[in-house]
Amino acid sequence: MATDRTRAAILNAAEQLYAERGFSEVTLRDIVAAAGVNLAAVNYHFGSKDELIAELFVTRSIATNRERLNELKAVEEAGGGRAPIEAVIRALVGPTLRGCLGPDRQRATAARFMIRASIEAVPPIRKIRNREISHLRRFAAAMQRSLPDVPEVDIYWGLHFALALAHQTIRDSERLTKLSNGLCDLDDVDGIIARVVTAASLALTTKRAGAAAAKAQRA
Amino acid sequence: MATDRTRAAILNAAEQLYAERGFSEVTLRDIVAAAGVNLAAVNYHFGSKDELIAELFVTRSIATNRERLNELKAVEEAGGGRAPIEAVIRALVGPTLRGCLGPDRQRATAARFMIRASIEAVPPIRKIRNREISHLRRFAAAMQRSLPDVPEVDIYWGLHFALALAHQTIRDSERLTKLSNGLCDLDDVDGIIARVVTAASLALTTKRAGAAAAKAQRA
DNA sequence: TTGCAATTCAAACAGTTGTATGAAACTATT
DNA sequence: AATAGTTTCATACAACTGTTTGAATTGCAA
Repeated sequence: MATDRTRAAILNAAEQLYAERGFSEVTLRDIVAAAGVNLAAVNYHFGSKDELIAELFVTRSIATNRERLNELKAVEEAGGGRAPIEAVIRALVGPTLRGCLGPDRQRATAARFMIRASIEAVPPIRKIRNREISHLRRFAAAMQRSLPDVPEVDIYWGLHFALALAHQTIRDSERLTKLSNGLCDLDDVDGIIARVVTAASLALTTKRAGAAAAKAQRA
Repeated sequence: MATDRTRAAILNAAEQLYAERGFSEVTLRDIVAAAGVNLAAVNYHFGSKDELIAELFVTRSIATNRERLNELKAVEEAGGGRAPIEAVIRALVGPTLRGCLGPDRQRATAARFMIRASIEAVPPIRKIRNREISHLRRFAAAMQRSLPDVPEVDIYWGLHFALALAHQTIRDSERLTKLSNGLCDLDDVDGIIARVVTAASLALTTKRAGAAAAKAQRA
């Protein structure tokens, strides 16, 4: 059907443009020009610009979450219901990092679109994003299973830190390259994932010493 | 002079609105309404909307950098030219974290404006932001002095991670609160700084073990 | 007070945005 | 081949954007 071709062309063009420039910098006319369709097509097929963004976000959100949960399930089953904390964190940050920094262009567009969505918080997305909380809770639970002795509050901080490292690395990769004069290799995806996972795990497992140091610092 | 009062009112209103809603969501009419001045005042006093943003950014950028460097200088002098890595990192992330999460409302506005600026990368700011690279290099150098045995590339990653943790904690504080059901106390600024500093320092000082683990993970 | 510059103001400008319309083109069933 | 339903298209629309204009007002020096 010609209908689906137009829809798909719009979705592709919109996702790519949004991923590249951000939501506020892309107009409907940019999208339809890139997609090679008529201006009215967006409203005809999606109702409005916001609904287009929402559909894009929901689709990608589901895909990312499934990818993460599959990886989590795999490592937990391999460990008899309890995976090493490094594996849990890798399941959390791996898909996004691989997506954004890896060689697969289509995957990169999708992943970068999600990064934009988490940054710009445009109205149509803000309403839906609460769903992600419950998704993250499943990872918090898995992390707690990995580290039964770590207090719950530290689990949340660890989860937050892991996402922070992954996220910001994608967003600021350009600055890191400049700052380090190219010393930090942003193409070594596995190396980056390893760095993020290690740093986040360390913050969690060295927590007792860390908490003590924290108290000392406060004094 | 009445002139300066109008200028100041515009700057205040603009900074606050930008900090709250982001650049793309605030119009000149919003700003002049909040400032209680005429629409044409912005163009009269600043030339254009972009120049207003640029002036705001430059002013705040200078203030933040000075605050950081003062703290760095203090701890390095106290240690005879070489400060503990925790102190260096605290000088880097402390001012912004204290500014954004602390009780001082005016400071919070300023700090949050800078966060927005680092996120949205609107054209007038993008041109100026390169200056920050050289500022960060001074911290990289200080960190290298603190940890002479750590390879340069790891220093950059550590610096990047420290900023990532601080930054994202400010940006995503709402989600962290929701996710943890309020367990993570975002009002405990010193505690948060301690967590960020500890996590970033750990990633740097445990690097040799970390690098080994990273290689193992890749296999 | 008078005169001049600086500042404020209401109004309008040109450009862009998302959306709506109605005619045209197409598709598929009869 | 004729018709009904779907999809495309050029075009127009109203709302909003940053900016400009020229007259009114203000503040201050002579």
